[in-house]
Amino acid sequence: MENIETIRHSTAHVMAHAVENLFPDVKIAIGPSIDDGFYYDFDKSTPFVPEDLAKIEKEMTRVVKKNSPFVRREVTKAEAKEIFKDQPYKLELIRDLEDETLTVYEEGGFVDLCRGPHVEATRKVGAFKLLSIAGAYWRGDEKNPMLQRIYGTAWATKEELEEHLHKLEEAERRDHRKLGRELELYSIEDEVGAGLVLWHPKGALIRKIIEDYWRDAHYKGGYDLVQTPHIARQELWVTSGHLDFYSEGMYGPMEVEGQPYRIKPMNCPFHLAIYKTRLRSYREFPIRWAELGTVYRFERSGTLHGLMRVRGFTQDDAHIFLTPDQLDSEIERTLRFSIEMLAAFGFTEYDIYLSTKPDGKYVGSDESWEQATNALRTSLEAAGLEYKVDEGGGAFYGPKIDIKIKDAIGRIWQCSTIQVDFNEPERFDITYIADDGKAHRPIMIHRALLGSIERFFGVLVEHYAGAFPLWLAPVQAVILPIADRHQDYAHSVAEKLSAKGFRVKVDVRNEKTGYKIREAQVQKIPYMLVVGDREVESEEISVRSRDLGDLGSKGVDQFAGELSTELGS
RNA sequence: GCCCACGUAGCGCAGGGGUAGCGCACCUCUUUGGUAAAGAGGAGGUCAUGGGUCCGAAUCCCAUCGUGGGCUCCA
Repeated sequence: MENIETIRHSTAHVMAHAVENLFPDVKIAIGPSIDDGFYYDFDKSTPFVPEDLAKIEKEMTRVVKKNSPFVRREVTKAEAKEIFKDQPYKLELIRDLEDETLTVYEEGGFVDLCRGPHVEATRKVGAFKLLSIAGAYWRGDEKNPMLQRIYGTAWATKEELEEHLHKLEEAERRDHRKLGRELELYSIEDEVGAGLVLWHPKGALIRKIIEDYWRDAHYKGGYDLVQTPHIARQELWVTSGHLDFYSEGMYGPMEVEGQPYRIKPMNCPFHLAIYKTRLRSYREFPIRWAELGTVYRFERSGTLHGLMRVRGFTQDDAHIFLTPDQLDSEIERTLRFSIEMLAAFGFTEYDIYLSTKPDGKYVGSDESWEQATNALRTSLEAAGLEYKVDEGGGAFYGPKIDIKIKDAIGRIWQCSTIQVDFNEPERFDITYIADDGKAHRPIMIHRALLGSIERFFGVLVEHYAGAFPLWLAPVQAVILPIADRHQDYAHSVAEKLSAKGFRVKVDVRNEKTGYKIREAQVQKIPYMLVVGDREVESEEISVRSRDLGDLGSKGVDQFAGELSTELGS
């Protein structure tokens, strides 16, 4: 069995071959294998149109059927330049390669500069499908020309391809933008502005539940809650340095009584301002200040995406001030808290990254970087968490740990981040009095567990496909009277359940039960309680579960008890 | 921001140089129906916005705004 990456990369060659056959004027750039498939970048005078994909696929099938062998050849740089004399992108690659001997692969007359390996012959490529046409900068640099990229997916067998395509459909079904509209959770409107979220009643209710849980967990977890304004004098951002290194992410100044003010893109300067309101002692450390802080960042229009990337969002932020010797235990504590919080929302699989000192510009001494990085590393190990190291991936102000969660269909989302900051304590010149009676500089940690409420909410919607667990469901049960004469009883059931703290609604519309049930299922309401003559008579309710169907009839108190059990309360 | 595509009723979509249609949703009436869609009728759109071409623009052109797939960037 061929290696899947080899198959995908070979399929990329076959595609480029097919494209060249169909469009002789194209210049070819690069075509690697990627997760689930491959792509190839082309420079073509006119854009590809969607119908081209089918044509190219057909031509690819023809290339495959010829079963031409992939032939590897070693050539000198000079020979390579001759072979690719009409391919400017290949020439650029050749120029930049350091080796004197290069390899090319040839298949049925199509030659590509390539390290290989490849499948034996074209028939050995597996099942493939072209998916989309997109723009991509040559070598990923926005100063370079924009090429046209064709994405495809490729698998060893037809069954795997089908399975993958099915997964793509499933992802589409779960899309939080589609579900957000269907379930009336939120919307983003032209007349309000791109990347600015309107939370509708049900979405806002879920958000409140998330936030309440978060605040309680933080308060119990040793944090104090703070709250800070949305704008501040521009001076504050000069002090923090954001105006220097983050100005492209900030909205322009607004004038208030002759003073320039800015909308906040971060919460930290405010927390530092609170810190500075009085002298701090090591005895009160670690100080943990948490805030659901709404920030506004200028994100380029092309990067906006539903709730995942917006211009106004609420960070579940906190800043921790501590002494150097508290670093290890505090990071470990924060990590555990983070994992716990994610688990509470149903996420138990994650990828963890430790990002170390960047190569270029950075602040802080090498010793503090080393100490902090070691603290992050030992905490990860103490907590028994596996992690990968992103060498040089840290911010200029300090190393960090990122946690990316895996959702129900295996997709990865960046959520938690724990960052050490050597920059801002310095800039704000904050100190604490240690046991030696002298002023020392504290260490500061920024951390967000969910990342942003907006993104996390979007991930939650997709993770649960809109069918939120009982504790998060905006409506936990809907009562469905069969005929008008059952409405009084329906309302009495609703009152009983509401009094016990459950979120219930009565569907009094003049519709048949089947219709109401369908609608409740579509709205993904966990429980439907049907009441008709039988239930009025027996003083019970007929319970239907969103997931399990008809559960038969029972008393209201019994049902309430079962709900409480399910909620774990 | 960049490349390509798209923007028609609340939603999903047809149509396409001679001032608009379908399904669902909505409203009214009939119906009071037992676990995923009862029946009939009605209302609703200056075809994203602003310019231009044309006797005439929703349709063609330009710009702007927005959306989608990507690139770059990132919570």
